[in-house]
Amino acid sequence: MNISPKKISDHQLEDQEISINHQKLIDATIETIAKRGLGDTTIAQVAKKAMVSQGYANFRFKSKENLLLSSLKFLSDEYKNSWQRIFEDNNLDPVGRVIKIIENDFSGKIANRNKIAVWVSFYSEVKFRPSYLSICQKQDEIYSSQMEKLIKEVNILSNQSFLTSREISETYLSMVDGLWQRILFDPKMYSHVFCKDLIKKYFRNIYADEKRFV
Amino acid sequence: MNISPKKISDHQLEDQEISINHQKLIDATIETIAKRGLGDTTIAQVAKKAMVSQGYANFRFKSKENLLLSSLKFLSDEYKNSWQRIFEDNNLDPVGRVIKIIENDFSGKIANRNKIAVWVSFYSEVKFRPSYLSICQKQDEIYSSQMEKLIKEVNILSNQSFLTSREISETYLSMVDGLWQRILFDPKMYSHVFCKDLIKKYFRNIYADEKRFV
DNA sequence: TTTTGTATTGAATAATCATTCAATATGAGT
DNA sequence: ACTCATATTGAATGATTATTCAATACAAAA
Repeated sequence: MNISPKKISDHQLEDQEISINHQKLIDATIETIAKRGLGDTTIAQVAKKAMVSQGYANFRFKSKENLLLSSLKFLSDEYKNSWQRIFEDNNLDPVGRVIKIIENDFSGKIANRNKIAVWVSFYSEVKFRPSYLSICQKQDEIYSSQMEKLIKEVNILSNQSFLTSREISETYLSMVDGLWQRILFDPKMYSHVFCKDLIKKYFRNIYADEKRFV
Repeated sequence: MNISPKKISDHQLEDQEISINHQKLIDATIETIAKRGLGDTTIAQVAKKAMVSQGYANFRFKSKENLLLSSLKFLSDEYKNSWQRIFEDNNLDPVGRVIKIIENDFSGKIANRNKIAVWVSFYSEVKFRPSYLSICQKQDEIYSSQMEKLIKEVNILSNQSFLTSREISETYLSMVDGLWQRILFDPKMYSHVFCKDLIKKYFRNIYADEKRFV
């Protein structure tokens, strides 16, 4: 039996698998939302940017709604992968992990103005589209609980007991959301360095002995 | 010369003055955005809710864009008035003022899910509509600088010098934005009490001697 | 009552856009 | 070379919606 590699054409891929065009359309959707806003994003523009016909974009995703949903899912997974890698990295101690988390949340890949514009566009529809809400919420719940567990470890190691791990992680998460939003308004003032330093200073204040929070 | 009060009909009002219909339309716009989202808000729906004809809504505000802008301006002014009253209240000492500010930011009038949904809708368009940006930004700049000055007073009174007033006020402002956004996702978990307590705990940690941060 | 200027209506218009689908291209298997 | 299944096109369709405007209601003044 010949097991040499065969060329696989698109039509042989299952629905769940990702074809070139599938990903091209998702990328184009994100770029279009970032450039023009969710309200002014049309299938025609996305298709043009992805260099496929308008009809094809609709055919491939069944509906515009579904294309948007898939794009949100993609963004959401991209973010999740980035922080999951940090939680799974066994070479890190708790404080080192917190620092990596902060750096990830304000890395160029995650916290750039285009991506934030897309996130906020979807956030703004969360109240009216349960499907958006469930994607955003499920991810956030896991992140929250992982974060709280991590802070609990740091609390124990540093004998910090005035603030609970829940309080510290909720403060962290709300600050991140707030700072992202502010990056959208004024990216110059809210530079990545500014945001990271602000958050590190917060931790430095709590864990006075821990010199790694710069 | 007769100076007895005259009935003033709408057409005698200047552009800048507010007629009944003007405000009815703005209220209806905010309600419609809160219920259906900015993208699904049509002049027809707003006009229906305000109980005027569709043509009139357009005539009165010249364009949909202008109606939306006026509604954002209204929300923005409402918020500004609420915190300006606190900054101008001479009966308050610095810590009392901070507490009032926190309570205002999470009062039912300001931090309810409908209003937040409207805010976030506009935020999400800020990158694409400079007119939205300038309304939001101008307001925020004043609030920021007032807040920083206030924190500086508290820092001095309490001999706190590790965190600068800028750092504390920026942390506060980003937490408020982040928590508002989270209220949108999960209003049960992020209750007003939860949000206020979280923020007060932040201040309590900084100003350990100040018993008023509950 | 009649006139006159403004307020308000609601139907018509024109533009935009998601969706459909018949037609065509592509490329693997025979 | 031919067949056949799938991929892709792009023009047509129908729905939605902001905007316009001629027609009407209204209310104050004469």
